[in-house]
Amino acid sequence: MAEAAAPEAGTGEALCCTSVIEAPLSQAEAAKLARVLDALADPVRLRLLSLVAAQKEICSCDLEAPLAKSQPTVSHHTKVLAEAGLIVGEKRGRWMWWRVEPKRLAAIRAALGG
Amino acid sequence: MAEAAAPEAGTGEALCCTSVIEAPLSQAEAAKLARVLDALADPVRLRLLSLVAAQKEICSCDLEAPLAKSQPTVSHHTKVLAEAGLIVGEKRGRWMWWRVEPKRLAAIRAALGG
DNA sequence: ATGATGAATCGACGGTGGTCAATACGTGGA
DNA sequence: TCCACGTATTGACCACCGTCGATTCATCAT
Repeated sequence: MAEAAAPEAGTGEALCCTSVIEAPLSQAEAAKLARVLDALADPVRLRLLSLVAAQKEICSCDLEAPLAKSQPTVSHHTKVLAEAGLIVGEKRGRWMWWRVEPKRLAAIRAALGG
Repeated sequence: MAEAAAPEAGTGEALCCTSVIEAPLSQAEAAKLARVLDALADPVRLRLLSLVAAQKEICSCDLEAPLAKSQPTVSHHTKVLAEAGLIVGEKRGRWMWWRVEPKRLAAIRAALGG
């Protein structure tokens, strides 16, 4: 099967009705928000995200060195971020190019009371 | 030893120099941000935080029922959130009262590009 | 003092996540 | 067609986390 790294939900949708500080979250809202935050709550993934954002587009092979991680590990982290809708990838030839999804980050900020 | 639930850093400080989407994060910045996000990346803690925020002040004993968790589990989660600087607690008599630290949430939003 | 109540800690269990070596998959060039 | 290269997946290992029962600690009332 090839479910790959498709984000489970649209990246433009709100993560919860209002925000965490405005009203008690339902279990479903909390679960959804927690999943996205979990993707961010890792130092390697945060640095990966910042590297992608810094160049607007970057190849997977150019992430191994700055992150000091093996190729499988980088692939794992890009997949996690992609499934969370924080980055999107496009395969061109043999290379995988990544870019950030600013709307997703904005949705997280909004859920956090932005 | 009694280090208890004291936040490891001031709750008013920025979590990283600029934001994740502006420049590559250093390992230290990424680690610091990841620690705070990790405190948030749990559905029970997100709901706990929203419950505290909804009432401006709430007793630990009034969290067990809505969260449907045991007293030790609630105590564990409040400690994690407090160490992350997201909530602050004050013991009055036999009861522990919690309130949110809005500045901390704002710092996270800023680190996420707010 | 003694007992009652609320909270924190301890110990243990099961589940999950980060990591890498090895391998499989896809694409493009010779 | 065959090989080289970049990527994705598998399997395994180790560490960490969420949870709860049992216990301990702290505070107040009697």
